[in-house]
Amino acid sequence: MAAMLDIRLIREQPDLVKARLTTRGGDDAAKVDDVLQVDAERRKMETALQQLNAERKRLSKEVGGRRSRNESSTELEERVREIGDEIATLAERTATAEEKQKTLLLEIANMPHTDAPIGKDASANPVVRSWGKKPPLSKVEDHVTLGTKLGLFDLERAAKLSGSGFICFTGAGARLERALINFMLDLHTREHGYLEISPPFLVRRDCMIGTTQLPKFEEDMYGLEENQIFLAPTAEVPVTNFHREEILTMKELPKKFVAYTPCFRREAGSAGRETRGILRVHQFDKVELVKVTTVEKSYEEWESLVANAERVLQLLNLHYRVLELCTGDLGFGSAKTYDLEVWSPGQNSYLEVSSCSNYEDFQARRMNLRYKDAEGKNTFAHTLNGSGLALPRLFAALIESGQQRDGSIRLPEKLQPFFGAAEIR
RNA sequence: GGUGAGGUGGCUGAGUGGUCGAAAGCAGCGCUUUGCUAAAGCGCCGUACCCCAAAAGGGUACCGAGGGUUCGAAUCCCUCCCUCACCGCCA
Repeated sequence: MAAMLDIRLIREQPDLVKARLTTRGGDDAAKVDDVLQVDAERRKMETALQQLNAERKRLSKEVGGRRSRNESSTELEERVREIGDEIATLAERTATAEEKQKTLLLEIANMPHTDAPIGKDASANPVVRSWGKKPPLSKVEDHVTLGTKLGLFDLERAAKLSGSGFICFTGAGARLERALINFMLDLHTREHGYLEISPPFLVRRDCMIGTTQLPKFEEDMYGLEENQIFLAPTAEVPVTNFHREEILTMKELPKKFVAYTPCFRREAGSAGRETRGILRVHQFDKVELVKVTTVEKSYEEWESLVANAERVLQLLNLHYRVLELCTGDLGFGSAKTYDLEVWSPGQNSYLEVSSCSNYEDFQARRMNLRYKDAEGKNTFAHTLNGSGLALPRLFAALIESGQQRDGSIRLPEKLQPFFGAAEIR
């Protein structure tokens, strides 16, 4: 049965599980008790059901034997038919209980890592480190003003095409978007050793469940219901699910993937402020890093994944800081997360451009992704992912940080070959 | 979109209503023989779940998925998914 937290762990150490879930806030701890109750009932029924099945199997063979000997078997057949009826009712009840247990399990969040800082919301996220300095600007325009003035994007016409919350890059803006994508893909493939993947953008329901977008967050996703297919909200979905239902060998781990895709999000409930410009939109480009690792190596790989994402900002010479998410702010499936926030002169604040999470075996359990460990046992892999990086906010920070007194934008040296010029004017 | 053929264990591939969790071969693991290699012989070799305090042991389910027929389904019927081939259409 697909699950998320290991039901055996829940059975054996319910108090531990509840205590760790409680650090998130919310009521997932209460769901643990519900699961335990359903689990106990389910197992009782399952045992009874198996005994009935065994009996039917035995008697049916006996029927076969008698028939081949031309002996009467009518009373036996009658008896088996009765057992069959019992099995049918019990099987139905067992299936219902199983379904209920699965539903509950799918909606319980992952346990935060024991080292994750305790806190109730984003204000309690500690800053782990920061890099670079805020650029010294005498006069600051924000990205909307800059971008509009220089013709880098056209938000009004984007709205005409698709409604609010969409970007239409134009001219040098479109070129800059493309340059950033290529710059990041080249960096991660050539210098950091990731395998580039160009996946489908539409994915099946199973995949969305695998990476935890469903069932809990369906209202945030664009779905084409008639086909039960969804627009991926992040490349994490198709890429992490790449090896779903597989058993990998230890020597092919870690798997390191990088993918550029557009990302589609309804952002339901976030209409209002904060939506000005290109900082929160329904469709945006992102370069995503994904790793599949062994249990032993996952935190080591997580740190290096974060370092790989940070490298983008360093090479672009953008000031940023690294936050660790506290338990109350941690995403549903994550055990531990670092956020990268780039400095935006125009917003006079930091913008999240990457969220790097270790899901441990939470996603792997859901997608049945395993590997043979050193003893040859099938073990759920650990999955990690992080943006490397998300484009619109990076774009905004980049043009704001590079703005010159004369209204032009100076591009970082490393990006110039990809863009084909040193500045935009 | 149409027509046809298929989906069986890590792989190949038998099996068309009962004793089949599934022949055989290959690959893998162990042992024996051998001066090494090669080869041969023998044995082992799926997953999940349940019972049991645990081990030992026992049991159930799984032959693409889900339903149905039957005393009994890998095997018969229905629906769906997927693969392959040809045709049509199309970036």
